[in-house]
Amino acid sequence: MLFIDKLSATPVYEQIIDGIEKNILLGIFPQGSVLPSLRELSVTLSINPNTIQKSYAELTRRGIICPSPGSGCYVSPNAIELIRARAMEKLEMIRSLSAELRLAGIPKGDVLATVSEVYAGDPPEGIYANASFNTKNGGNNT
Amino acid sequence: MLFIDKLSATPVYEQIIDGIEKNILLGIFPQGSVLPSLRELSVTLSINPNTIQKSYAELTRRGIICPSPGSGCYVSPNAIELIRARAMEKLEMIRSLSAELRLAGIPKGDVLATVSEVYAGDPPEGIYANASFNTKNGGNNT
Amino acid sequence: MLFIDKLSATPVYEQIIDGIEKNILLGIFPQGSVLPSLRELSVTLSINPNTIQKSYAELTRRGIICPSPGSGCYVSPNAIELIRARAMEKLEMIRSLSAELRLAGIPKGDVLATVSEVYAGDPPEGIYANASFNTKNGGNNT
Amino acid sequence: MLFIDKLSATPVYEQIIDGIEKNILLGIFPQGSVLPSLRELSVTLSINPNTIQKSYAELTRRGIICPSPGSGCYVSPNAIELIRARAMEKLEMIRSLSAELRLAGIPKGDVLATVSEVYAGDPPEGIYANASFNTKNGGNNT
DNA sequence: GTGGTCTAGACCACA
DNA sequence: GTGGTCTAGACCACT
Repeated sequence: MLFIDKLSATPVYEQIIDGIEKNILLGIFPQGSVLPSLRELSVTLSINPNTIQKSYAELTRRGIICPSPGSGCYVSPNAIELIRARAMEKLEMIRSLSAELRLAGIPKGDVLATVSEVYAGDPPEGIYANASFNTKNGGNNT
Repeated sequence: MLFIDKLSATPVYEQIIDGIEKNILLGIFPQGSVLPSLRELSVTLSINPNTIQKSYAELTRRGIICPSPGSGCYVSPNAIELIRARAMEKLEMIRSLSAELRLAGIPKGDVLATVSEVYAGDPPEGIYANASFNTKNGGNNT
Repeated sequence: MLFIDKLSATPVYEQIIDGIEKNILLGIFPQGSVLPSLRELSVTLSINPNTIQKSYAELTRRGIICPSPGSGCYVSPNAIELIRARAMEKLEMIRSLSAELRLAGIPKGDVLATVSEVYAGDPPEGIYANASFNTKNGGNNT
Repeated sequence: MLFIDKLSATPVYEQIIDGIEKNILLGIFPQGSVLPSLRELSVTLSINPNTIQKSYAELTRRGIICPSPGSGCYVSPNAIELIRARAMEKLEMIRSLSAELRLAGIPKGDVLATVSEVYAGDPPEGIYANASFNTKNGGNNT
């Protein structure tokens, strides 16, 4: 379910966070379900439990998961909502990147085309049936 | 000409690089012109000369400026072209951000609108008024 | 009889220990009487039986209660005496805390006043009204 | 200046925090001065730099020190005030401990005597000239 | 040289 | 078994 690239520039613990959020969005880890335990993930990904713990701690801080010591970590009931809220920050990053591209003379069409490409094709796991682009909730479950 | 936020998360030396590139694109530092000296910038921005030096070194590495020992640093004749080439990396960043936004269920329209806003100028509303393309790119050639 | 705050920083099993000791001191669980069974407490407080067991084990280790397999746990005849002996540790904690407060420049009077408040009852004001010593200590002997 | 007991139950990083705060209160690290660097302390105390870093991070969070990457960590101008503010929490700890002692039948006089002992004698480094106990700022500098 | 981050191993408290 | 903490080593970004 999670693919980690230990050689990547983005830290492992961040990849785990992203991966788990992605899985929650895809419904692989539905809201309310139990996440794999620290040690289980640690073995599966062959990563130090502490690194997993760091990821879980951050997800906890974001309110996306709620650990219950002794019984496991649960996906928060409003996890998807919270993840989506954070996504707005990424929109702002796109805004500032666009501003730089505009300044560099990259035509507007190039940027729009890039965005459209993403939304048009290559669905992450062939799950999406994106007939209409206005799907308010992409890979939402239930 | 340069605004540095020492408290920003992006390192100072990177802010300097970005700022100089922006000034070159805007024609404030035209190609072939001479840049402020290390000491001058150091005093103006009240930043450690070493930090300025690091920025200049990186710009030199990119071929955007050419230091001429004894007479200062000059903006390379093909600086804008080089900067524009690097801009493509930012397009890729937009691509991956878009993918995440799509996964989070952010509608395609929101992303396109954000990009269009930037290119239209900075109108807080009036989304998608991209009929005219008044790309105001400073020292643009080709 | 016992109030447990599962969200508290102090572990649940410790809250149980403290609570039981307090009840013994108050005479609610008199020396020689039988304590609630593991299962009973487990249900009443809706806490894992293992956790209750851990508390009982520690109280047994301290000699404060004596489990009688098959018929329950009894409050030791010298329970109060034992609890009082352990209380001296708390005096030492007060000593070290006082040392830190003194170093921080908190006046001696503030500390003495705080202690006196507690012993006087719980008067929110009227500090230092410790003329009379109505020590209301539950199951006190000697 | 700092004495660390690696075998103590209180974690090393916390001992460092306490030690530094104590030194600030004693005027050994005056407000505005530079603290020993991470590596310097690391060598002096033969403790992993990361552990020191954890202590410094917490002190930073409390606003007691302000790190300036590349030039060192400085004692905040209002460090003593902040430390003193936190000391009030310890007063509350004394309050609850006193309540337990009272319940256990420890006479009020014993507790008051303990507090008085601390304020009366054994000044940490023989610095205090505590003629009057109402010294609002115990080991305050300048 | 400075402070800060990432990953890790051993250990603990808890259910 | 669970999650969480403490200490540590290697490394990075910055001045």
